[in-house]
Amino acid sequence: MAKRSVLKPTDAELAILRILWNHGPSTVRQVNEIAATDRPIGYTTTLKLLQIMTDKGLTVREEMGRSHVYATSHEEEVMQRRLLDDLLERAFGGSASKLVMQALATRPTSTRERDEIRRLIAEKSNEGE
Amino acid sequence: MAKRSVLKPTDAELAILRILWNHGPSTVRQVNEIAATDRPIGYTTTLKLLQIMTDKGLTVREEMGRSHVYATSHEEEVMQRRLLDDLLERAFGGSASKLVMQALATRPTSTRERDEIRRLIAEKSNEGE
DNA sequence: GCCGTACTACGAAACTTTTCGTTGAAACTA
DNA sequence: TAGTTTCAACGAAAAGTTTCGTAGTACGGC
Repeated sequence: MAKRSVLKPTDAELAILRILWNHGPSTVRQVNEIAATDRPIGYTTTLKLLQIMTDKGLTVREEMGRSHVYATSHEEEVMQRRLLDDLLERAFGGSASKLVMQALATRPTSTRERDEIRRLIAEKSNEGE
Repeated sequence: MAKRSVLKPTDAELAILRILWNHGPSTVRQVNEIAATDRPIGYTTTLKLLQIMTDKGLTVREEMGRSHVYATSHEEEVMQRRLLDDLLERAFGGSASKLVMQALATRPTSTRERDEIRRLIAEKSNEGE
C-alpha cells in the first residue's frame, strides 16, 4: 500500500501517539496499560494498532530482546501542525485568525498563556515586516 | 439510534456543511453541483449524505414543492468551536496556547489578523480578572 | 527436555463511513 | 394521456476502522 501523501491518524491511532509522545518509546504492554486507564482496551487491540501504525509509517519499531519497542516517527509538533492545518482547511476555509479567535474564545486561557501568545505575535510582527 | 452527546461530522459531512454555510439553504442538486467542482461525486451520494445528516441532526429539511431544501442546524461558529475543542483534547492535551501558537506558526498571518487577535486577547484579559 | 509465561502474528468479525444503482413517484411536455 | 425528465427513498456494495480470538514462538524455571 502506498503512503498517503498526507498521513492522518485515526482517533484510536492518535490516542496511542499521544501516549508515545508523553512517555517516550514503549513496549506494547506499557502502551496498553496506559491506554487501559482511559477506556477498556485489550492487549491485542493495542498491538494490532501499533502494527497498523508501523505499516502506515506513523510509528517505528525496534526489537529489543523478545519484545518490541515502539516510538513515534514524527515529532509531536509536526503531527499537531498537520492536524491543525487539516482542520483549518476543512472547517475554517483556511482562515487562521478565525481559528485562533475561536480557540481563544472557547477556553479560559490563563494569564500566562495569554502572555505567551502575545509574545509570539510580537515576534511574528517583527520577523514579518 | 440515539443522538451522540457530541455530534461530530465526518469528513464528507463537513464538506457539505461548508457548502451550506457558504451558500445558504440549498437543494440536493445545488449542493451536489458545488461539491462536484471539488471532486467527482454522484447525485445520489450527496442525497444520501444529506439524509443521513438530517437523521443525525446536522441539517434540517424543508419540502419546497417537489424538491427538498436543506439547511444547517448549527451556526458555523458553533460547529467550528466543537471541532476545535475536539482536536484540542485529542491532539493538544487541552493546551489552547500550544494550539494557538501552532496555528500562528503555520500560517502567515496578516498584520490585520494579528491586530484582531491582539485585541481579542486584550478583551479577555479585561473580562477575566 | 518439558511446561508455563510473555510475547507477536494472523485473520476475521463488528462496526462505521462512503458510494451509488435501482426504483417509483411527481411534474412537465407535446 | 403517453413519454420524458427530475426528484427522493431504499438498500446494499465497497472501503476503512476498531476490536479481539486463536495460534504460534521464544524464553525461563524445573
